[in-house]
Amino acid sequence: MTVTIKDIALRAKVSVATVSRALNGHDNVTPAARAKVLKVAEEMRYQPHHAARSLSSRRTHTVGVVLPDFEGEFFSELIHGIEREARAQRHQLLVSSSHPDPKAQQQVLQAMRGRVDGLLIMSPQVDTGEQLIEDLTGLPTVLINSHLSACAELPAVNVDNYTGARAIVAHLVECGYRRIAFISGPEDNFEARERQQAYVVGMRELLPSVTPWILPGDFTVTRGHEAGEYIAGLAERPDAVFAANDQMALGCLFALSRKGLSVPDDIALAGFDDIPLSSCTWPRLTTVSADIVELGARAMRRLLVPEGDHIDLVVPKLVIRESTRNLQDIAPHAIPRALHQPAP
Amino acid sequence: MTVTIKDIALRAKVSVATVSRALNGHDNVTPAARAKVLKVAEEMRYQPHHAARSLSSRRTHTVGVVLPDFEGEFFSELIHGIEREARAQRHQLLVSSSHPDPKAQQQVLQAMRGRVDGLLIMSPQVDTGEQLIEDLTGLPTVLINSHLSACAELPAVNVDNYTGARAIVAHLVECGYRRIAFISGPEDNFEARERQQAYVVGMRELLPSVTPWILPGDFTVTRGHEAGEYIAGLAERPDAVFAANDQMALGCLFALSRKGLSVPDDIALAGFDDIPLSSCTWPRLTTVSADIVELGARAMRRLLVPEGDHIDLVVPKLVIRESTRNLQDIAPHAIPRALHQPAP
DNA sequence: CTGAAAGCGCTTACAG
DNA sequence: CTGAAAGCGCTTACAG
Repeated sequence: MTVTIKDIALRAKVSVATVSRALNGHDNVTPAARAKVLKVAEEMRYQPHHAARSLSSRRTHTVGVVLPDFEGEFFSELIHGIEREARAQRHQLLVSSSHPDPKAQQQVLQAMRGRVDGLLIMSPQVDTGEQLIEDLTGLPTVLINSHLSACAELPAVNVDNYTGARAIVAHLVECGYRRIAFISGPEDNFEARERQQAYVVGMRELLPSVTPWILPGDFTVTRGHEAGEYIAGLAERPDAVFAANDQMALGCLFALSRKGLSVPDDIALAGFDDIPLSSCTWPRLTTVSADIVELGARAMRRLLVPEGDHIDLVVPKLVIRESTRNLQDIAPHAIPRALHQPAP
Repeated sequence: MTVTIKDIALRAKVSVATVSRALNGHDNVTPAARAKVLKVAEEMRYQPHHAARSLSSRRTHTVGVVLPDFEGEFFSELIHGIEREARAQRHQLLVSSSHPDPKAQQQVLQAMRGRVDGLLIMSPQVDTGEQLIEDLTGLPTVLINSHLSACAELPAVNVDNYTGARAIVAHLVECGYRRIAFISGPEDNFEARERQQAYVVGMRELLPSVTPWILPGDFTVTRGHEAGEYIAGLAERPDAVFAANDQMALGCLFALSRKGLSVPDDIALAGFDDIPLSSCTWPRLTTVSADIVELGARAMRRLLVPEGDHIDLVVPKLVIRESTRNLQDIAPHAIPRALHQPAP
């Protein structure tokens, strides 16, 4: 029923070796033989069987992608970049979300053996280090935004969270904000920690008299929304909020708007990641941009054409938009909001 | 270097057949032999080679997923549901985005042969019918939200776009809106067409005196934003806008807010899909919800435990939130916005 | 319950 | 340039 190279060989009156060579574009085949084989293959609607091919050639043309999650625009963007590059290089993608449980993670990686030529792993959990590396079994691997303490010998592509977050803090301070609060990411997330540390250190250095103010978060819109509601209800609110990622910043923005607070007039807001939505909201979100699509594509490229085991540190750039503003500027919208409102 | 069942057989002093059987949990192995094999496998850190396994067993435990795109929350949700179910059934996912070009699509499907046990395909393009089915080569397939004219014999899971969109129109009319505009999806998208048709027919039936009013769109936030800007600049604006999906509705919402228009006081807004963000914005978006995660999971289940070739029509349910309101209600926010503003 | 052997569909030295 | 043959790592009737 399914046609194999043997069937083609029979019909084209050549050996399977010749069929294989012709199909794979090797040059040690006469044009006539090649043409014949190609014609027959076409006629018989031949389709190569990849499991067989990879068993004998030891190549799968497939890359395993292990992400912590598929939710949120960050991952859409990342997969998009990875996929684009994979397609360009004629590779396929075997994807998996990596459950936090180390044992589950091991299973995921194990299940990829013999199916992939290499691995792209994003594992920002703090404690995955040694465990992870144990399971890698010699497959070429590129880490993305992963906790590296124990994996320093693997090539990696990382966003420079520290520098990025620091830039946000500096920007807020330069604008004249003082009571700057931070909505944190998940506790066990390495990127969240880096961003938080940059916030704390930045505050200490740039505003030594102000105590850092950290609200718990978890990178989700919902949690950002909760934080925003909390902030709105405060008697003494922060004058600026830095959310550890854009998703939370957006949630926070919506909550503040809901409570009648204006961004940036009543409170400034900044995020991290520059997901596509952030440039469409009202107001547009000030954030830090690392080009997530390109990040994924770059990791894929490094996997396919290895260039050593160094860490690519991508420094994200500050994108100043409408959710923050310079308090020095005398502009119409700088007039306190109350003045716009009718007397009771 | 890489350890095979042969190595285990040698060390455990049994045949490869016994190793295979023990490892696969067949019951025709003595407990002693099984224990021995398992122990040795553990010691040698054996990991099965899946290409070999699937070549001989004719099963891959992998499902191919072909989506038109990875962008936007809709696809995050869908993949999430598919992945959850795949994991539960111990299957892997080979994903691909399907370029609109039929030839590229053929390549994608071809590349999956011999690597997957079945296919999950979402192909809402209008013209993919026959071409698609030609390439399927007998692999079990479940279609998701796909144009079915030529593929009626394949099992499918579809959102009932018509009923859903119709519910939105009815809701807007019941609220008392009359000048209801529609932001359409991509022209060649089958789902977009169904929603648009429901809008047109709904308008004709429920508001025969009002001419349908269609603004071009493409399902992206950006395009929704453009539509919103356009609407805001109109001398005679619609009193309600129905966007063919939530992404555009959100873009439109942000554009309207930017122009100082209030939703729903100045203009009502509704979408389609109920992506997670829609319940967080200010105002929260009235939309129609089909539980996208469950949609993906259901398609996966149907692939793994076939139940005929019928079409599962998922009727989405109306979710009334804050972006629409009943014009009859005398509520504080029903007072025209101008009254809230200070005299010039 | 166990093993020897064939076979899954392909690739690739090896001879010619 | 071409073909016969071995082999990739596994599964599975078939005998015993």
